[in-house]
Amino acid sequence: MRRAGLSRERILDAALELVDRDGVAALSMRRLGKELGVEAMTLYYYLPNKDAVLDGLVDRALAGVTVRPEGPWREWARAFAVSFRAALLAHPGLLPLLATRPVSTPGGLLTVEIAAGALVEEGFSPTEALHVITTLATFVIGQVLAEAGRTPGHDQPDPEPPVDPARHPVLAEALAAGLGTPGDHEDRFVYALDALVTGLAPR
Amino acid sequence: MRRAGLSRERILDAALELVDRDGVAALSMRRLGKELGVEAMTLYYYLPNKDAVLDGLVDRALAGVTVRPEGPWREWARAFAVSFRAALLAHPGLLPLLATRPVSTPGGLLTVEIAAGALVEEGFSPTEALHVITTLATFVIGQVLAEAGRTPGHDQPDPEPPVDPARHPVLAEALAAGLGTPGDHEDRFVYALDALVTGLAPR
DNA sequence: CTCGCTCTCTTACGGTGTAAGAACGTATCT
DNA sequence: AGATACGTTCTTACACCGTAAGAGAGCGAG
Repeated sequence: MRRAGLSRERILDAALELVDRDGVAALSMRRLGKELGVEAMTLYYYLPNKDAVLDGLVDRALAGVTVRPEGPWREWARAFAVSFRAALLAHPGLLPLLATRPVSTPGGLLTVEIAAGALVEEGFSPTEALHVITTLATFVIGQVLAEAGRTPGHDQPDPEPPVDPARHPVLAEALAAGLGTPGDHEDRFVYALDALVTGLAPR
Repeated sequence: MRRAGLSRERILDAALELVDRDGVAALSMRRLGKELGVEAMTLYYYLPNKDAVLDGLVDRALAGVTVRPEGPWREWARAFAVSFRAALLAHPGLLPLLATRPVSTPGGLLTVEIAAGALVEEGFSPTEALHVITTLATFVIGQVLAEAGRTPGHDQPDPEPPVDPARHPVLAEALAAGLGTPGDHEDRFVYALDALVTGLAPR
């Protein structure tokens, strides 16, 4: 019964690696234990339950997302959205989790407070400021869901849904023009982000 | 061994009711069978597997969402977003599913094609048109996720995350002003939707 | 009556999260 | 050195999950 040198951090490391590799559906306590050379129940010494593992992963994925409110607000707001998107795309397997868990970590709240404070100085009311932030965050989540979408296991590369050019001419033409390619996702994101940020303003 | 008078439709009815009541996490084949007075395996006569049940539910939830491209495009686009949001809010328990499954039903594709065609006549390129549609759809999904959010079981009413007014003055003020109330969600939605639609334009 | 078809059930397998508590390895104290 | 305590890991067990395989019940048609 060798000591395995475990810790919450090491467990989350392995869990993140597992999720990145095989998707969130493949994350089970037994499987995670095996990855660490340990029985499933051992993990419960470090984490109260599986939800705590998932929460830890979400936390970790969002850890690097911050906001630096300097200069014109539209600019740093855009920068925030871009870095948020990058963080989400770094671990697509976590998306289903990220999308359905509200922001409630201390770090997340702090980021929100900082951004909201800066927006208030730009003339937004506190309520409006939070609307802007929530809008930006959910906008990014929605975009990335469409981009990396699919379901948990990021499996099927592309079963090519039957897009019949006769039935769907516009759709077919756009697909032929490269819709759905990586560069296209980037394009759409900045296109839509510009549109959104341009439209946002204090009232 | 009485005939239970089942059908794919009746099963989906029961499944939707179950999900609306107890959340998607509570939907299991055995449980669904019990709801219909039948053993779990019986359901497999009508549906090939559980995923088919989930797909059926998503289909059903989105069945009523259509687009009527008449008049100024910004107006019918807004109307589409509003009706899409209403459809999502009608079955919040399905949100985790709706968010992670791409639109691939025949009806969904047709709606997309119609809207894209109308946008092309407004001067958008086919690619741009699909960008607009995807952006609108994901925007709505993101907004509703934030609105009805939480996790599967729509359980805990509000554990009140510790918003310390000293640490988060702006956040606290906005909360005091009614942030998070139903009316507020509506406000934010139209606020953000206006901003987005205003910013969208052919290039 | 019997065949055949439609529908439902039984049984079984390998998976899941996790509660309870036993057993091991090591450090410390006498 | 031996005993004790503690931190860590494992074993066992339970209730649940999705579903493969096939047996059986009920019914209408020949």
